[in-house]
Amino acid sequence: MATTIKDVARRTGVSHSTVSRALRGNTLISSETTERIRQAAQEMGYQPSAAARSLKTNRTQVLGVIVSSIADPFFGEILNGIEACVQERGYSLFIAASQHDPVKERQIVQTMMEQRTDGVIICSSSFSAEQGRQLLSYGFPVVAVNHQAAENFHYSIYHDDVDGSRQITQHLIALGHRKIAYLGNARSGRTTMDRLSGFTQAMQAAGLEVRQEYIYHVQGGDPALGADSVAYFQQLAVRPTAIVCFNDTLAIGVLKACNQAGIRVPDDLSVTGFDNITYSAFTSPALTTFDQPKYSIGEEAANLLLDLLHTKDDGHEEAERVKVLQGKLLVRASTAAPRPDSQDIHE
Amino acid sequence: MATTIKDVARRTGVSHSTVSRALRGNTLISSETTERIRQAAQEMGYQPSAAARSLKTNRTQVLGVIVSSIADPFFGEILNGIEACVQERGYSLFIAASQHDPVKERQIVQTMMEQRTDGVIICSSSFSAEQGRQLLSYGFPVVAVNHQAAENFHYSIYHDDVDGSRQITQHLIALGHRKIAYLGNARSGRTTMDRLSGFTQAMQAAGLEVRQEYIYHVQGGDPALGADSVAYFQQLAVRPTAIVCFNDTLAIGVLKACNQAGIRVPDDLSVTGFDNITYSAFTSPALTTFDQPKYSIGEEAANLLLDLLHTKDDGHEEAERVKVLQGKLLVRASTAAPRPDSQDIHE
DNA sequence: TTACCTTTTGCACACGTGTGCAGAGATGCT
DNA sequence: AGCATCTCTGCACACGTGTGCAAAAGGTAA
Repeated sequence: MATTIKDVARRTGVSHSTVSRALRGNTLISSETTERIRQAAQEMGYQPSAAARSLKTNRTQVLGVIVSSIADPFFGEILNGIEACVQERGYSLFIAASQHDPVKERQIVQTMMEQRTDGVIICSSSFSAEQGRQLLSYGFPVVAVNHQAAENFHYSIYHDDVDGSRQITQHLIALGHRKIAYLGNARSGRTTMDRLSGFTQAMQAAGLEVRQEYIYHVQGGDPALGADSVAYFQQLAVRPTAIVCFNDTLAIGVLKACNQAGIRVPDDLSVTGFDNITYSAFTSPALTTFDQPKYSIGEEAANLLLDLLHTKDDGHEEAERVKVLQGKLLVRASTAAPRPDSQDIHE
Repeated sequence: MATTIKDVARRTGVSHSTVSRALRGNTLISSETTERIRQAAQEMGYQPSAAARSLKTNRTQVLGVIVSSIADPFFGEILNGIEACVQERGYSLFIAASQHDPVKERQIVQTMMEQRTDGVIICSSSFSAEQGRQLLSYGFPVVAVNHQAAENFHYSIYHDDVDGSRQITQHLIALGHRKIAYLGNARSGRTTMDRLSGFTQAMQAAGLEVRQEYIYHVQGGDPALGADSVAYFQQLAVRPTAIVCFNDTLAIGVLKACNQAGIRVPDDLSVTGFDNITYSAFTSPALTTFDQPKYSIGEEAANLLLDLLHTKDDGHEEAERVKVLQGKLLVRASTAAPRPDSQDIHE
């Protein structure tokens, strides 16, 4: 059994309330007593019980974070941003992975409720809107990150995917590409639609046609699915000279398949990614991508949530807050001008 | 304020103790009352408070996990294994990243203690032995995963790094390589030493010389550091024909640098990784590596810890338990026979 | 009816911490 | 001395849940 506040009280010959006040720095207690108690607590290795404290104060100093997968380096970097921020402000994290599984999502929400997390950050873009409402209805402050059902959450942090995708596409157009394809991830809802939207906008602004068969969606974001998609694009009568991939992991798969199929990147085909995960800089050729400020997104989300918690006590200002962060185009080696002899389309 | 057990009691016209028993499935309560209470609790959206419960029961149903970095896909897969296992058995995870930072390590240990985590899994191989002892001295059941200071922990899960590295090296020797270098990560202590040891054993068993300058250590596991190391090996008077890298991330960096320097892999140089992270299959060429069963390691660690928690109550059997898991050699495309014209060494 | 047993429920306390309030002691002022 | 004021500490209760024990309710037998 761990040493309690009462053990410290007994040892120092005071009441447990005095110990409580002394350790919390209450000025009511004389500085000599405070020092004596601090000393004893230190020696006895006393650690306050978070459970007892939060039972009394109704605050846990813990934030819940829901991601779809812990192993995904994309979420990893967001988590790093969140953690750095909350730790600095004295909070800890309760992390759960939903794995796109509705059953797990229910369990996670229940666990968060039982743990009485002070707030929740939802990083899983596909996290069920119903479960999100569940959390809100229980009074949890919730901050959504890149969530597809934007309308459900008052507080959220987004990356400007439309703009990013537009910039990526414009870059390819500027290089001279006209037959550009989009490879999406059907599972990521709003995110893939936004990126498709930016793609379409850039194409139309340049007066270029968006061919039906150049829009292709796969059921996930694994490199393996990206690799598979190359076969699809290759069997088209008129092949694209560039592929805008939904994210880096898909692009990595595309690069791999091209390499195996003897398609030279960027000579025969330009490929772009999105997100700028660590490994995108180490592919061959290095991936041209859009740097989504993952770490900052994590920080902003955590800051927003913590601010929310601290203002809530004062007056309850229900101002809706949505922050959109801008990323940066990163031109590396997987994009180049199309070959001059590449067959062109005029109709 | 969340609804409490007393609210449910008031609503159903019974005492809070009856509600507590009914919801816990105590057979003392008649089945009709139990059903009526269950119904009401459901309707009112009652969720028991984990804090109050654990204050009373002295169990939190939460396990702490300490990793060095959340963003590292290697730990991500271990975490997946741990999570799948504990969730099935009704536990949740409290995850913290030490980032190789002693200050953070202290904070993490303190947080775990305050949270009264039922047990702790240390995945960070470099986690300070002193902090580990701290946890043990407070009575925490601790399971160490691939920890460098094996002697400090009674309960641990290890991957057989010596054997893995031996197999990797034997594979290269079988291909005809004789000038083989080892690229280590100085920060990972025991792990890098074990892999170096396996390397040395294989070399000596084949009667091959281990040249001093072929053993090179960098200060971390980033791809960038792997890339930097290529310059070192290139300036050697007698260059190696193969490099055994400490892990996949370093190897990915090496591949990248080779690509940029015009060194063809595997024609001019064979490169091997270790761990088999997802991206190692998607490099060009695909990386020959050693598949460490990360998911299983996570599962085994979680199972060991949970078993520990459940037997501890009965009789306290202090049997030391160490489990060593075997991996599997994965030959892909980054290794091949050395070029016949490659200068040989005879002395 | 009383006595006794079984089933079901409530009382009361405990877990470890925080805090309003009262009270003890010290000090200063008239 | 008497009183007010200030500083410091302890009492007692609360947070939400679990549980030993007593007791109420209901049933059966004499």
